[in-house]
Amino acid sequence: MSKLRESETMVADPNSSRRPRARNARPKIERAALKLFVTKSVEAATTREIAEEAGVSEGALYRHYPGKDDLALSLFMETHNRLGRMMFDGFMAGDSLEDRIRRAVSAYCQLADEDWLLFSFHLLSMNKFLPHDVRRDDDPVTLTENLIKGLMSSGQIPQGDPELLAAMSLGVMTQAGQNKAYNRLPGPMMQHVPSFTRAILAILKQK
Amino acid sequence: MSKLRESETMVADPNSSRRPRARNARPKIERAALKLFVTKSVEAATTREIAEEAGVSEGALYRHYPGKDDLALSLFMETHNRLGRMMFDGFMAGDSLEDRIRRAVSAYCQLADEDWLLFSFHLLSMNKFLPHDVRRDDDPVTLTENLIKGLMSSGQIPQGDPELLAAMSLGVMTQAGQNKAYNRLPGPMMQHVPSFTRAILAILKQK
DNA sequence: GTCAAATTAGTGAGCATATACTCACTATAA
DNA sequence: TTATAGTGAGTATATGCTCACTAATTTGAC
Repeated sequence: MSKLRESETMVADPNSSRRPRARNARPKIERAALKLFVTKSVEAATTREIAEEAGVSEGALYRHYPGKDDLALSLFMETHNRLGRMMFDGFMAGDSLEDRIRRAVSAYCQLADEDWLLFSFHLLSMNKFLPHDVRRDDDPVTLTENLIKGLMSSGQIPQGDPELLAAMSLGVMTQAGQNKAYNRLPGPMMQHVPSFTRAILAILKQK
Repeated sequence: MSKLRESETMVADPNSSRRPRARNARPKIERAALKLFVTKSVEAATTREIAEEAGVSEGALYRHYPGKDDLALSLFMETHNRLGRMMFDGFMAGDSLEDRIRRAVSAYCQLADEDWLLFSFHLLSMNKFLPHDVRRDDDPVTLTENLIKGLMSSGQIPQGDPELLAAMSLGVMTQAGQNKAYNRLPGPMMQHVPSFTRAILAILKQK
């Protein structure tokens, strides 16, 4: 008995059906968000859904990110930068043209296989986060363009339109990635490295 | 004087600052919606914005479509079906392998240049509308796969993985389209038909 | 080591707002 | 006269985010 003072902010027994307090919420939130962002899109995924999927309260999200969009942008940019860096490093580490391309392609596929959820999120939300009309020197497309320009001026491949050649070369891999995201291309991306390499070489070498 | 009966649903002078009644709202709504869908995404574009951009009242949208999402889906599917049909017809009309590919590529680029807004909407919202795990026989990807299978069994190209080859072949064009959408590739798509054709031939013919 | 204070991290009911859609009304066309 | 197409204020609801509170962890004085 004695309901003494459930006054004012009365809460009916804090220990009853309260969620057990989560620990290390941040990575849980990130994985849950990725999953929902990929399956439903960033806009369609609600903060409540993300929290529920993560097994965490909604407020926890705001302890780590200013808001939903910042969470999404942060996850995207992390991958975007990493991808550009790894492809560039791979290219530079090679010794012949073919070896360079194979290494850049491998870096791309490795990232994809390493964390497919993160990678497919990146792939599927490019057009949301890459603002039209804006270029950065270190993004994958600009990087590829610059590498192609270098190959042209050193005479390793014929002259041509670097922007077009970069688009076609990357398209070989990105479209395969998209199709894998739609479950139209089973298995790891890595298995396609030889095909991608040959295709890109053929594109770059064509008169 | 005499404010006689501004009772109940009183509206202050219907003829004062009322929008002049629009005519032929449907196409206006469609173009406005496309514009906003491309620049802001379907989710971010509000029905109010669409109506304002179209110079039409919000209610008019619902006279022609059950809702915003239906409008978007309808615009998408129209283009999707048309694209599949035109590429298939182009391919079939050719006489040699190269001619067939060139015609299919031309069909794709022609559609893009004919109505770039509609086309880029289609390109940028693939992953929203093409449900994962579902295939249709007449969609561009499945169609391409089937054409490639045909080329293989008739011995016109070497054996290989049709799904992968279709992805790589289409990627050559789709990525170029994406880059054009980001203003990274100026000019009409048509000018790239020779490059696309050569690239795809090289991809398909590689051992 | 121990314990209290301070900091960090998680909770979830509640709020403010945005937005898809409705509907009674009206202008125009048939 | 009837049918069709357009209007826009109003509504119901969904959702991003706040905030007062609390559990857990770290710090540091002794």
